[in-house]
Amino acid sequence: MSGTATKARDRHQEILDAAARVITERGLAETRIADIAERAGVSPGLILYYFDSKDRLLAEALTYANDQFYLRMSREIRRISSAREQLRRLIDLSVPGYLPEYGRLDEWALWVEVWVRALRDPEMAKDREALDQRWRSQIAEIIRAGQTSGEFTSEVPAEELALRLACLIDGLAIQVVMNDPQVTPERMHRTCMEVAANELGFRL
Amino acid sequence: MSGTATKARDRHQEILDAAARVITERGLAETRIADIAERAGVSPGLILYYFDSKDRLLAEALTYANDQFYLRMSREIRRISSAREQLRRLIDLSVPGYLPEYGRLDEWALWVEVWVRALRDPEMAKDREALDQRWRSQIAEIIRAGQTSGEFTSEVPAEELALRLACLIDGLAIQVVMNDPQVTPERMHRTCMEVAANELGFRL
DNA sequence: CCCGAGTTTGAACGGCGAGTCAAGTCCGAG
DNA sequence: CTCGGACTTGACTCGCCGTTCAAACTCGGG
Repeated sequence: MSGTATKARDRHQEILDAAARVITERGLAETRIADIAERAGVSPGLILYYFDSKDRLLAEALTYANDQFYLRMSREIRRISSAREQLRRLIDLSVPGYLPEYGRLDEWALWVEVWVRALRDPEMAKDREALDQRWRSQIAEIIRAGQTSGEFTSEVPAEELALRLACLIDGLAIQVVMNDPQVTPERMHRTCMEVAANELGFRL
Repeated sequence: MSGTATKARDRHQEILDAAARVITERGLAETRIADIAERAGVSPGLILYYFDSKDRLLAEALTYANDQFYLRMSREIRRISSAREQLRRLIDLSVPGYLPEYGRLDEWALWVEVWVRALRDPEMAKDREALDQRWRSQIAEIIRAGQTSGEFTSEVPAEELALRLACLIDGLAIQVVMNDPQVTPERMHRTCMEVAANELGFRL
């Protein structure tokens, strides 16, 4: 019984995982069920045995992958005590291709796909909003922690600072993930750190 | 002779225009040739008489529309003398849905489509880079003008400030165009103005 | 008035890929 | 061992467009 459930859950995740990978490589529009099946090492029919439709699968895969990314980041940051170091780590992880070991799933490419889809799909829009909400809250929390510990100083409310930082990161990450030669990962990193230092009143 | 050329050019633009509109409404992925034809008031066959393929047409339509937007903004800003007012106007125009009269083509929705496509299509990537380059230069120029006129003060180079502002605007505009309840057009506008005032050393 | 090049039409074609299904295979329970 | 339900397969169907094309239309010049 639990054997069955476990196996089924694995398949489910395996397929979501395969889907996320294929989407990252080929883009949402060019992703075929056959591609996902091949990547997962199963037959095309099985994909539709576990998911009602290609569309639902793709939507689930997008939120799933972004969820994973958020959880990984969240876990890592919780281990750090200094708010300044937490913020630095958050920025490290946000710059596409900055940390060599994390080069795998290009989360930002998936984000762009989420945005496109969220423009028309209310379901996706809801998920996106929740995801972004968490992302900003994560940043806000770090800022608040730094404010109480005295590491950061600012008259601007933490929520507003978090919004500024989150959006700056978003905007810069787009340029980086697009391979804009003017916005290298290093430059994005430096810019984020400088703005943070400036807004939060600490020296680099 | 010029009659023919004029007519052909008109059709060309008419179709690009129709395409841009349909893409804005339905999204790149859901845009069919038949939709564009209907919107342009011609038969589907004619679309492929003027464009080699659907794909090329869509790519052209995206850059065409963004080009138009940039040119409109650029023209408007050139008429303003004060750098501070130029910057305010640039921000006004950048906030989706802030100015009621400009509510029509939601340029930012098209931008997201550009990004998705640029991730895989080198042609589109090149266009995107050029477009973004101009966008940042526009901002940088305003900043430099304000610095020489004494309206702005900052030790940070204009190019770097322009990057920060451009990316902040991008990131915020995404939230706004996604209808995030936490990021209203008004809030985006306020945030942009505050950051600009802060970074450029002027009072609101 | 008529010819022909440039336009415009819409019906027809063809390929592609999502979703279906009937037939297996696997595996645990009895 | 055997039965049955869950799981898996891959060939098939079916509808949807992108694209093609032959026929019609327009209109300016001769």
